[in-house]
Amino acid sequence: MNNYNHKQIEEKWQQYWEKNKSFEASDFSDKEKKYILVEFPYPSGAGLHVGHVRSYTALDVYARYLRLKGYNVLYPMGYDAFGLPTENYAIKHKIHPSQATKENIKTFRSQLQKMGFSFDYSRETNTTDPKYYKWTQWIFIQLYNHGLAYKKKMAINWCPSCKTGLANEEVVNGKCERCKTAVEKKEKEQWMLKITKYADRLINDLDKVNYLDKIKQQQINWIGRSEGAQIDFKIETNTVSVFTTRPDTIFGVSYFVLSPEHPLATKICTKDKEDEVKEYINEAKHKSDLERTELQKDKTGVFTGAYAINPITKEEVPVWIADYVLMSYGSGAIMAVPAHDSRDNEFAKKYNLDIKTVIDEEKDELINSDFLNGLSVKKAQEEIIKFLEDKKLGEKTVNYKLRDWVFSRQHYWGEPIPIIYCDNCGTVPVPEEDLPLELPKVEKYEPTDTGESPLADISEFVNTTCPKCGAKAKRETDTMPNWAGSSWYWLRYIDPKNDKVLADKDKMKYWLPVDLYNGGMEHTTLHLLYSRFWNKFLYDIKVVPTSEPYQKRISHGMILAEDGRKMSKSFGNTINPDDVVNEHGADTLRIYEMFIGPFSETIPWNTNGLIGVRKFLEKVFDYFSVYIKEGKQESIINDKAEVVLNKTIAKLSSDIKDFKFNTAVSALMILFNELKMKDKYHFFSFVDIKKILIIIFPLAPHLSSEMWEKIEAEGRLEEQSWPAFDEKLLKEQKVKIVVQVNGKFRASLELESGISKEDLIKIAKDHDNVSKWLEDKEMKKIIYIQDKLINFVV
RNA sequence: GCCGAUGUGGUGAAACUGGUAAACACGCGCGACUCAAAAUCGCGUGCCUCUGGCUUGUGGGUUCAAGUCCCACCAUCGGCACCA
Repeated sequence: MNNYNHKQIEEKWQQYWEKNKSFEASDFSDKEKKYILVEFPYPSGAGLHVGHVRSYTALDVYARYLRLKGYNVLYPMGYDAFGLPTENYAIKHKIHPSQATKENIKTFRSQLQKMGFSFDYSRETNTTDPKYYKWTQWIFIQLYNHGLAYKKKMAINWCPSCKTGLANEEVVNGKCERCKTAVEKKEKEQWMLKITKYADRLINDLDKVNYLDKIKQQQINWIGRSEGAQIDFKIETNTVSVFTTRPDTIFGVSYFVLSPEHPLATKICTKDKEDEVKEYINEAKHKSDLERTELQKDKTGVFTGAYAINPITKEEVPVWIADYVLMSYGSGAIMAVPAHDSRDNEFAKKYNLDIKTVIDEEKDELINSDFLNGLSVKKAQEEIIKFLEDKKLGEKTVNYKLRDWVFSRQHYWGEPIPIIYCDNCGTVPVPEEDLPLELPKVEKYEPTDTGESPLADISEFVNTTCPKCGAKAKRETDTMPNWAGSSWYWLRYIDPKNDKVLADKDKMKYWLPVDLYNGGMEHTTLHLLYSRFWNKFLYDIKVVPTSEPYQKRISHGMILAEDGRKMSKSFGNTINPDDVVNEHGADTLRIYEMFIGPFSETIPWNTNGLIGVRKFLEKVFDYFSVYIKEGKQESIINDKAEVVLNKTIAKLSSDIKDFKFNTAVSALMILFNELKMKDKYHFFSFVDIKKILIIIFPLAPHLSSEMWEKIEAEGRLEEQSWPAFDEKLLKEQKVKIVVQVNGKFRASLELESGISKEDLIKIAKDHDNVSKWLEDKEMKKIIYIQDKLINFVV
């Protein structure tokens, strides 16, 4: 018997929920609020991926569970739609990016609805909607007004294939994060955001939030805070600062290094070395980051002929130029201590430079260091910093690996940066009343080879008047990176239609912070860090009520293809959720992806497993069909089954709360194995039958809703309360007690629970397979655990 | 090199504060139904020299008892990396 028509059932309930607005969140409800957030998708032409389905289902199960538990739940969805793939797609197919975006969003929305996700669709946002990006631009202007957005000419990471600048976070192993092309350096004026100003708070405030440890650790590593000292060296008349974490080793300095990009590099070299130095600098310039890291094993450098004076010893040490010293970290210059730094050591050996030992590693004690001799490393650091500060030769400082965020992109499909350049007034932000500054609708939006934004070619856009003095002026033509829109989107869901402010203050007070946020690990040092930064800024200017946006952050594992590789069009191993929904149903796909394994693990797809889940749902369908036909009048109550139901409710409650969906599903399977054993059905009272449907609802909302209607239960399933379980009924009357002799399993006894130790010992000793092992042995000890185990030690 | 994680059947995996390792599911085998196949249902399924013994990456340790705790090592994955 298999009349389980998933198509009919699922369409019916999806329409029902939509018509009844079943999952719209209400602002300021008396119920306690929960804000459940999952990263919104980039609406690419490829459509929804089974990976999306995994995390959206997990949070959907959780959101539905919380609603049944009586919470006012906000579970919204939107689209992060600016970015290169759409632009490239549009160029290739000769349709406008906004048109492509519109179509893609339409596809996504219908795919999401077919999964039965309980999003509040009335709050849908789209980062490319001018009503939305008006506020993205508004935030940029606030950043500018507070000195956190600035323009700087600098060597940036340039992707020659995407034809745009990249942030440091977007460069992976010297390659473009998106297209894997080797990144080049390019001198360009760029808008920068001063995220470094928030470095300490971005680390420290991690204490206030409940993120997975590995996420916290990765962010801390990325920010890369290190404490040390800045020390001033003199090279002839110039003063050059170095940063070091080991100021205690100052007596071991035997040479000095400038980065090839250091402004003094060409100035200080002696005449006879000039050609050699210039050539080296030129070579270094043409090495990409990728080449530099690949060649890192073999260090190169060139002697400048100049000498630097150690401010403590007054000793002269040779100044070298070497590209193992980076201009972008510290001051672009180092004091080299080859005895106690492996990189300096390697370099010194190659070029025959002095190596002076100043620490006795065995004793952790300073040697050959004048007034520091005999001190521990830690003590010596304190002493030397005090000394430097007294003599004004240096000071204690902190350095970060984190760099400011390169915020300009030379592309069409992004938020225009709302800035005007006026000859009289300089840089002027677009006035708030003129926002949004809309992207001009144009025919040509291909990126240029010159490194200019395509907007620079559009004279109607570029030429404008200064909002301050009215003179002729020009607009900024760069656009924002694709990370901009997602850096504040969770705020907009709270009040998506507000045109006065980005979101109403009272509403934000009610909903924030986000209680649970799920997203990919790949966003740990990108989106997650950027959005924390923006939130902190908005908090500082009193726009948002909390200093951290997300209370809890978790992460899902990837779904690989059946062959264990990543799903990819080029391998031809992708699974399209639409096909699965058509063939097996949304409830099947939902439960399958929950059952597949632990939520945070990477797991390959397995079509056989999917079929197993479908069979389970058919079993559920059969059970209720038979119940409706036969079981309804006389309910057969089975004691053991009653215990099983209570256990199942308890197990599901804790498993859903802990995101252990795989065992939650298995608990439901065990329940139905009890309910339908060997073709015999065990039916419960009507009250208990309803409880079963309520606990299935979060995982299989369509099927359970259909059955709820078929058994003629009153009210709407989605408005029921999650059933309580009876603690007393969790324990079975009969328990299995393990009998061990010397820790080895010898027998298993089925006895009344709560049996006394004495009675148990008597029964256990009588057991054939136990007495056999106890014969002629002296009893040393008896270990007894109530209702579980008895161990005779002989 | 540094930081983090993970190692359990043929497969995905389960095991709460140490207490019968392998729940649940897939796969496989046998059987029932059928002329037959599929579907469905039932039974079985860690390994071995099988009244017993062995088994959670390897080797030690703590304990009456270790997948779980401690020490050392190996392997795989993820992140960072000439960051001074």
